[in-house]
Amino acid sequence: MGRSPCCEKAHTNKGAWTKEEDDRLIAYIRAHGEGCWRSLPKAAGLLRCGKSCRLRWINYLRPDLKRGNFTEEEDELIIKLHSLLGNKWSLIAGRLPGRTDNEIKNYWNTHIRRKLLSRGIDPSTHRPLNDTNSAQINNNNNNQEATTISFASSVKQELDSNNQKEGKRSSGSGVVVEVTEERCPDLNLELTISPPHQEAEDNQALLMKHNGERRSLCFACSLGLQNSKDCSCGIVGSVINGGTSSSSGSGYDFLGLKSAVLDYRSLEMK
DNA sequence: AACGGTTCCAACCGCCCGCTA
DNA sequence: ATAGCGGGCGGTTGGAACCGT
Repeated sequence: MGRSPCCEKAHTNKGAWTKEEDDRLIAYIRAHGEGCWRSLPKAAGLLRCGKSCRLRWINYLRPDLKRGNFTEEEDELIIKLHSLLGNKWSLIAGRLPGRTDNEIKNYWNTHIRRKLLSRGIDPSTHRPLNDTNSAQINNNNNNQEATTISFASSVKQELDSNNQKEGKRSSGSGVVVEVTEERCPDLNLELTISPPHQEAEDNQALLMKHNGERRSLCFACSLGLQNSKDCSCGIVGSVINGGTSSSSGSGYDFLGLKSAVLDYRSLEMK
């Protein structure tokens, strides 16, 4: 079908934003909130395309943005999430508070790609550059990974089932769960279910129930990497894997799969 | 200081998807 | 069922900043 242009190109500014334009955009959004980007430029007195305003706000002006260098932990998380999700930058950004999809995309292309190449890893497949035995390598996974893979398969079946019921496509913006089975077995699949703050609250409640006291989660656990080597608190994984919520058999209700329809779109935080 | 090559990232572009009439 | 619209996404680009000679 034909499409009208998103804005009147002839009368819009392009290129770098001026301080005055930034101020106008910030003032307008503070007063009226986000949304209706097409009409925003006119209402705010900006000679900009609505899309351009949205990008400027989301990628640069938003007050909750975290500026500055990426930490080593963020690096590793991005690599793990990329191995799971591929170039779904918005989904990856959803797991990194204060980071934007554009920022992560740029960082990936400029730093992490090179970092992985220097490690001898193909950035697109996350496998060794000269790897010809990945299947064999996968067969050597430990028991924990096997459990996770089994669980991932369960999730995938559930998703497929739901998608079939609803007549939905299994690709497109949806997360491809089977990738997890092969590439990133230690990444908590809960990341596909709920927003981070909710997850953190749930984990905290779980800890309090288990220990009878309030304890803080380490950075890795707060990001859903309970099985990661980066986990410094070392308690959530033990609770989840050995306690109230087994990841095998019928015990994966901690993800809400028994009681709720899984919704890929809940990944999208923005 | 001047120059050329490289890196980095803000911004743009075109396409896709969901919603609505 | 279909067309149109608005919003969002991933890929790409242009130019500023940086670096080495």
